[in-house]
Amino acid sequence: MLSFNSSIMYRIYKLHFSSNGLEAYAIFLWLGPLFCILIGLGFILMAGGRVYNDGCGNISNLSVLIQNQSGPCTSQQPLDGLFLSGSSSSSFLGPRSMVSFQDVNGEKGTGRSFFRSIDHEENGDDDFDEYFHHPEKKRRLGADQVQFLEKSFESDNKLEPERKIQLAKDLGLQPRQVAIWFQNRRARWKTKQLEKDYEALHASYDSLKVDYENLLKEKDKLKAEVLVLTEKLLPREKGGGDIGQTDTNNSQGPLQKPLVDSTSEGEGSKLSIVACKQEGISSAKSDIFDSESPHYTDGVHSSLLEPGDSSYVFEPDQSDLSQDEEDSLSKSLLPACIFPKLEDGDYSDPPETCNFGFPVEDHAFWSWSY
DNA sequence: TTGTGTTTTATTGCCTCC
DNA sequence: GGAGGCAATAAAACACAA
Repeated sequence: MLSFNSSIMYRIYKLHFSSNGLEAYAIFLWLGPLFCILIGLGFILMAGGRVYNDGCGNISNLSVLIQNQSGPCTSQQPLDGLFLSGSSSSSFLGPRSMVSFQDVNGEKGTGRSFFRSIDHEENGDDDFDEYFHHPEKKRRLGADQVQFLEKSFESDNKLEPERKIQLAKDLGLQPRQVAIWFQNRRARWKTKQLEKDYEALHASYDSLKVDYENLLKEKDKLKAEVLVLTEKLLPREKGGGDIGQTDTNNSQGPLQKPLVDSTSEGEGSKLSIVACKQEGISSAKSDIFDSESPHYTDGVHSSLLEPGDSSYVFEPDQSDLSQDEEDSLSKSLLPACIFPKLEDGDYSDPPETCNFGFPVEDHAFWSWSY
């Protein structure tokens, strides 16, 4: 489509239209079919023909002719007649309002555009230029008009036909201009909304990321504790039943204290692991470690990584420990007595004897809850 | 003054709804 | 099928640094 680039057109116009009408006519042809249809046809019929018929290559004669013909009106009016019928309304200015509604508000542009720069020149070339270019002008709405539209948009961003007509009347715009403004305004609003949503999501992501990193650190810390405890428990299992003496010699810290205590209590609590086996609840292991269960309850994970949680359904972190590590942990930490299950299917409180020698008081860490 | 980036106005083509 | 909305885009208007 023909692009009405102002600088190029101005150069061409200055170059050719200041010489003679023939070259001007050639330029008309060069400008292509759209120009011929929209501008050239009407222009030549109404005014341009006089120039050429009179043999007046000077375009200023054209405006003089039109002004003389049209009386004391502005030079815009003939084109109004071309592009608009019945534009006599005081507020609705038709094409004129479209191309120069800033004049309505008495505003004057501060830009340095080609059209503005020559609007107030007084030579004949620019008189022609007004006819030549005004339909192509695109001027911005005045501040008052924008403010009015903004308020209307705030009340409702959809535009009913009646409201559109009313706004157009009030603002001296074409209804289509109002519709376009609302359409573009909705697009801008949507863009802003997307930006806000993105920022909110980004903030949420950052927050979750911090939480996740903290959880990772916590997990590593707990994992290290598990390894330390595992290393302490392994020789105990290998050493047989004399756990109490071993712990008495090697234990340090609060977890080992109950072992010492249990040792001192005598036979009943000395060999808690063996006691578990004797209770005949080893079958519970197969119930708990059901490979088909989506949320298997790993005694190691649940009790160590979820301290104090009495209602866990722990999601196994497959990537955390390798299968070998988990197996070794299960074997070392989970003797046959873990997770006893009653006949009726209800889980009972963990037997105090099934605590690897740790007392019930350590539930905060060894949480045998179901 | 000029080049360049941004904003605003307007068009086009497609889609949906009545 | 016409009206209206929307996304993509063009182009004019504008702001601003060099």
